[in-house]
Formats: sequence, structure tokens, C-alpha cells
Amino acid sequence: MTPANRTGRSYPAHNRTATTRTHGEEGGAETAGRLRAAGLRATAARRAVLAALESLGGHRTAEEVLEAAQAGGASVSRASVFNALRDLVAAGLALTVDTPGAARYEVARPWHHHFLCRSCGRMSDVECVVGRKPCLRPDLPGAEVDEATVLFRGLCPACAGS
Amino acid sequence: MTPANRTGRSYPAHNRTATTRTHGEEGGAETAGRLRAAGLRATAARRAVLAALESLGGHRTAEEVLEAAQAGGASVSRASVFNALRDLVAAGLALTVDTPGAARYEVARPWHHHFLCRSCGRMSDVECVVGRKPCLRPDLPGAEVDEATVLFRGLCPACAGS
DNA sequence: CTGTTGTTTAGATTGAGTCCAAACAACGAC
DNA sequence: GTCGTTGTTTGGACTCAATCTAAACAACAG
Repeated sequence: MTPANRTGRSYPAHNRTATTRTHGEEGGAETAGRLRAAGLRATAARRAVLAALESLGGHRTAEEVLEAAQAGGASVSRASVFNALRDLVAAGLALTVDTPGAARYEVARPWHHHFLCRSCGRMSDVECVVGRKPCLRPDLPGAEVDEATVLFRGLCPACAGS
Repeated sequence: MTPANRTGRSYPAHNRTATTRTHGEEGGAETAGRLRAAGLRATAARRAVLAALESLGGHRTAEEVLEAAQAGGASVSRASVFNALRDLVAAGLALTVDTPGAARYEVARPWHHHFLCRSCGRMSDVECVVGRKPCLRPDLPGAEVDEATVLFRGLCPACAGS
């Protein structure tokens, strides 16, 4: 039951920078600058991963990012993609989504939540009324809350309509 | 290999459905009755898993349940624990919690949410104001929402206090 | 340009979970 | 009680995600 495809594009694919870089690598000086501004060294692997995440759009697994980065001409290893994603999330440039199976990543944007369709398996964004974290508070006296993530499950509009 | 050495007695066969037993041993008649009431066959594996989940309490991984079930004297295979947990969740007798890493399970109780401490890694329950699902609704017109799970992250009272 | 220090790499490794077909047991029917 | 149907269990091989390793390497401050 529920064949569950990969996460689809709930986002229009983010257009890549029209001007191609002379070095033939994904991610140009702009990407490098954002990495440094976030306190990270602007290594080739991190630039490729960030660029891949942006050009893919949506919620992607590490494997998808790896493929996209390599397809983009970068020479990146699997381990580096995991390292880079970890660092990007820690630096606030990317977000992780808790999903069963493989973890999914997306470029950072204002705080929001996710809807996972039980039929097509696609994940889509759900705006957060508050827009920043933590948007909910647990009834847990003494706790220090960093964030509250909400995962909705059900049938997406497309699957519910048919 | 060593096919002659299989552990022979998988089903203790101390089950007698004719008269209602009142004592609640692990995997006893009471547990069996709840399984049947939920539409499941009362197999030894499922009784052991449900009993283990209950005696352990809290939010447990499949591995922990397996160990507890085996420690409790039952002869259960790993695959059966996964099968049983899947079935218990489907039948509404147990709940899954989406956590990074291994999935966690708990005996069913009124709808609630979870707090995951980033320091000690412990998970605790957070009451849901609504108490039934779906307790939140996404701004996603046309979607059919089954449930909304909230995962809080931060420092639990114990870790925040020190 | 150079040194320090953080990063990358391929491959081995761990860990969670699934798949398989044959053996087996639950339970309604008799 | 016994039987037959049908659902379950089994262990081992397997898949897939993710981490670990130590040596080679590259970023960037000085």
C-alpha cells in the first residue's frame, strides 16, 4: 500500500544563476560569501551542496543532493555531502525535516511546517502562523524550548480531489 | 545452519480461552483479549511485544522492545517485532513517534505530542490541548488531514536547570 | 607564500528496517 | 476435539542511510 514516491516539487524550481561561472563549479562568489557570512569556510563541497539544494528546491534527501551536485560538475563525495548538510543546518543556511526514512533538507526560509501526503508521499510546506520559532510552547515547566516542528499527515489536495 | 538446534517451543500454550483469567502475566489472557478486540490474532509474538511495550513504558525503539521481550522469556525474532509493532500501530494499540535515527513506539494513549531534549536525548510527553487528532489544521485548502504531530526540541527541565 | 587548522576522500563499517519462502500456529468450522 | 484455511513467524540475506577512519588536501590568516 501507499507506494510513496519521492518528495515532489512543491516549489517551482529555483532558477540557477544565469551567468555561468568561469571555474565551472556550482555556486559562485555569491554562494561563497554567504557561507563565510555564516561562519563557514567556503569549500568547494559546501558551495556545491548549497547550490544544489537551491537549484533543486523542495525537500531533498542527501542522495538527491549528491546526485545533483555531481551532475552539476562538482566532484563531491558522499561523506562530504553529509558533512556539508550538517554544517549548513548548524549554520542556519539549511533546514532539516524529520521524516521517516531518509532525512530531508531544504534551503533556509522563514519558519514553517510540513504536510506529508499518505498517498503520493509528497511533502509540501505549510505556512506557520507565527513565522518564527518556537511557535508553540509545551506545557512543560522549566523546559527551554528551541523550536516546535509540526508534521501534518493526510491526503494532499491533489490526492484528496481525485 | 544447525537446523536441528532450533528453539523448539515458541508458543507457551498456557492460553486457555474458555474461562476468563484475571491475573495479568506477560502476554496473558488480558493482553490476548485486547489484541483480538483490536482485530488482530493473539499470537505469541504480538503478546510479547505488547507486554514488553507496556512494562517498559516510555518511548522505545524496536531493538529495546526486542530485548525486553526476549528477556521476558519469549522467543521472538527481530522481524516479528517489526511486524508486530507495525500491526499494533495500525490497529491503534500503539503509537509511533517520528524521531531521527530509530523509530520509537509507545502504548496508545490520548493524543499528545513530544519533547526531545537536545542534551540528554530523552523524550517526554507533552499534553495536547485538544487531546484528539487532528489537533491543528494546515492552511492547505482541499487537503484532508489525518493528524498533526508536534515535536518540541530544546532542553528538558532537568538539563535546563543545571 | 607559508603554516595552521579545518575539510575532503574512498572505502569499510554500523545500524535500522525489509524481504524471502518454508515452517508454523490461530481460530472458526465441523 | 480435530481439521483446514489463512495469517504469522523465522533467520538469514539483503537494502539503504549514515557514520567512521586516517591520510591527503585546501582555506585563509598572518
